[in-house]
Amino acid sequence: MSIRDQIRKGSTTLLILAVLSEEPMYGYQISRELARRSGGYFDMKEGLLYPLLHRMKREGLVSSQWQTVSGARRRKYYAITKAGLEALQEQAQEWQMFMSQLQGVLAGVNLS
Amino acid sequence: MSIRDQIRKGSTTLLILAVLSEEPMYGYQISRELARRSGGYFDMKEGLLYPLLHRMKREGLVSSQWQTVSGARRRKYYAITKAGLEALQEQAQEWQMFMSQLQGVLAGVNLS
DNA sequence: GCAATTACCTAAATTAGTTATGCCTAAGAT
DNA sequence: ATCTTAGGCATAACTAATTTAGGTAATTGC
Repeated sequence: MSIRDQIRKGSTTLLILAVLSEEPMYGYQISRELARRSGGYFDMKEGLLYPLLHRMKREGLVSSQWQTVSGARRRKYYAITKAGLEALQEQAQEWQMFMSQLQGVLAGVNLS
Repeated sequence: MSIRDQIRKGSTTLLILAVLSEEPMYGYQISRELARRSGGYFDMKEGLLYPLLHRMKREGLVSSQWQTVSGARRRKYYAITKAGLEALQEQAQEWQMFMSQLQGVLAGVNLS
């Protein structure tokens, strides 16, 4: 696994909650939106995205609702819940804390 | 696993390289130093630290050397190598990139 | 019609990290 | 003297996130 992949670990729930906090989206849309906003940096694999959305629903962070578009095609829209918004705030804060601690340790390093 | 633990994943190699870039240290010292610098935020478990140091040595990022102190007591000192310094720079840059992308996605979020 | 894209899903393998344990030495307290 | 605490290294077993690699099916554009 690349360093890049390794670093991204643990940020997935936060990222999903972040985009859903603006508007409900379906799975495929979420992955596209994250890629778009990060210039392709975040490309969440489906094998991670869908199971995670299911878990988040079980945990009450999101709700879901099937919607039919153009004929027989279906999309499952996910919306953030109140608990999800709280989790978003909590996780965003945790990330801020982590990043500041990391900067602290790196501060002494000479990156010439 | 807590969110906090989850977030820290992937930062371990960078943290070790960071402290070793200043001076050679032995395992126990590394974990203490990281905890000290982060006010206890980073507490690297031995079950992670030692195997990781071994792997980093295999990969040529660090070198090691036994040293005897006061009688029969031994410490294994690790020193960063040239390749380790390069990896440190690369990983630090990756982290900067990641953090800026994350901030980018979070930027639109209303964290009231 | 057919290829590319959209859209959902899951099982198996990989890998980082935790937990638990073991072995040994040094120093200080009872 | 012996007990405890801290220092110091190490590994085995487990947990959980993520990737890899598949599968199904509908829509759009050529």
